[in-house]
Amino acid sequence: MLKNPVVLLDLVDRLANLMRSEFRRIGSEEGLQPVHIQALMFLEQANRFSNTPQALAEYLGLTKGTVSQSLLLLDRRGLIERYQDEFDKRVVRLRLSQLGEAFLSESTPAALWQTATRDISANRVRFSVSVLRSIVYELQNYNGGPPFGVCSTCIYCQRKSQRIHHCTWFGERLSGPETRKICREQVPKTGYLSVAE
Amino acid sequence: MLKNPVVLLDLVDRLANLMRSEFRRIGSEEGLQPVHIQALMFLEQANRFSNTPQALAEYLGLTKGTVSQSLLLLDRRGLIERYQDEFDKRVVRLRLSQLGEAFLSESTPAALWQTATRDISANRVRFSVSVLRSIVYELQNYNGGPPFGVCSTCIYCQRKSQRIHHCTWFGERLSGPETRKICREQVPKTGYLSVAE
DNA sequence: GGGGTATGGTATCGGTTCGATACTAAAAAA
DNA sequence: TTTTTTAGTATCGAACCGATACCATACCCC
Repeated sequence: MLKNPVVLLDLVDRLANLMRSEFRRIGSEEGLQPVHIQALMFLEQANRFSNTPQALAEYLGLTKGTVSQSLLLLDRRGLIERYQDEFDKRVVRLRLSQLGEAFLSESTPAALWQTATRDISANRVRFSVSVLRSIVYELQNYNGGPPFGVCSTCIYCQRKSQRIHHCTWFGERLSGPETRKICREQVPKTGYLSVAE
Repeated sequence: MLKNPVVLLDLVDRLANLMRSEFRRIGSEEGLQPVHIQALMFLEQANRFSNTPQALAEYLGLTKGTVSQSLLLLDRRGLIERYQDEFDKRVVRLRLSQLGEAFLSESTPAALWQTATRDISANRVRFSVSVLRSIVYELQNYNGGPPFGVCSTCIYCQRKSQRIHHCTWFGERLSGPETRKICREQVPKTGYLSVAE
């Protein structure tokens, strides 16, 4: 038997290449590159602690200088908005503009992926997610970068009541929808790293 | 619950980005780009029906012109060898040179991945492989490109005896090791697309 | 056969990405 | 206050990458 972990790496690479082609196809209509699509998708999902150029750079595995250029382009096209952080004036906050949101909802970069996965049971998807998530966690352990996981599966995320959550890392209240976004400081609960087989 | 297929896409993208950074790190010592590492890894695994520039282009999701340039560079560096096909003189065959093999075995681009996955059980890896494989298969169905799977899991691969296999697509004999390589014409057996849960 | 078409590969061009470096401004530390 | 660290930007050059054009070989059809 071929060493399975390498096969898995191969599949991940290939899936990424296929989606990269898809993103290129989608972006070409607007003159956007695959990396721009990825950036927009990240901003769609990043929570309010993670919507900065630095976080995006770490997420994409690129240097901040490189990402800065891409953001400049997205800003010129009116797809994102940049504004200064309220407390730390060095920090730039990013969000999708109306145009950016409209672009994403019209071009739906994940549509092909949705189609390709529609016949896979929720259980199988969930299982694979847990496996890949643990690999991401390990990889970034050796890499030094932040893990970027969903807020609600984080050890710092505590449920206070039906609708109120609390992040003990940032010490701030979170709404329900917020806990479903991606956070750069996320540390996954062990239950989400090793799901029973 | 956040829509899980999209989470899966996110993880795949992120894993690919992490490995891309790793490939960049590894390649920088030799002045190679991530795409060159990917090409070398592909050539290490491609079987004798799939070791052409065209196949590599489809595998990477790039145009043949683009890939031709990368191959030129790898050839100049002495990492690969190019030779004419015996029967179809338009076709160029590719293989790793001794130097190329040495480079891969020394730099071991997959080492980090191996480390990150060492604590994941073979069963969980196998399960995830089957899920991702079916997504690749679906994606390329809509994309038109070849699927690129492992020969031994192909409907055209028939076992004749202990050591002899036969490909009913190309109509040629295959050795045991050959059936563990990657083929562009692979059509997965259904058993490898939907594994029981 | 022979002419048209399809296919695999290369060459060249220009636009874009990307890392490296240097720089500014703000925050944190000493 | 001075020094150091951190977030972000600007600039430059190398490389990727797609588009187009082109060549050689193979295939098809009359």
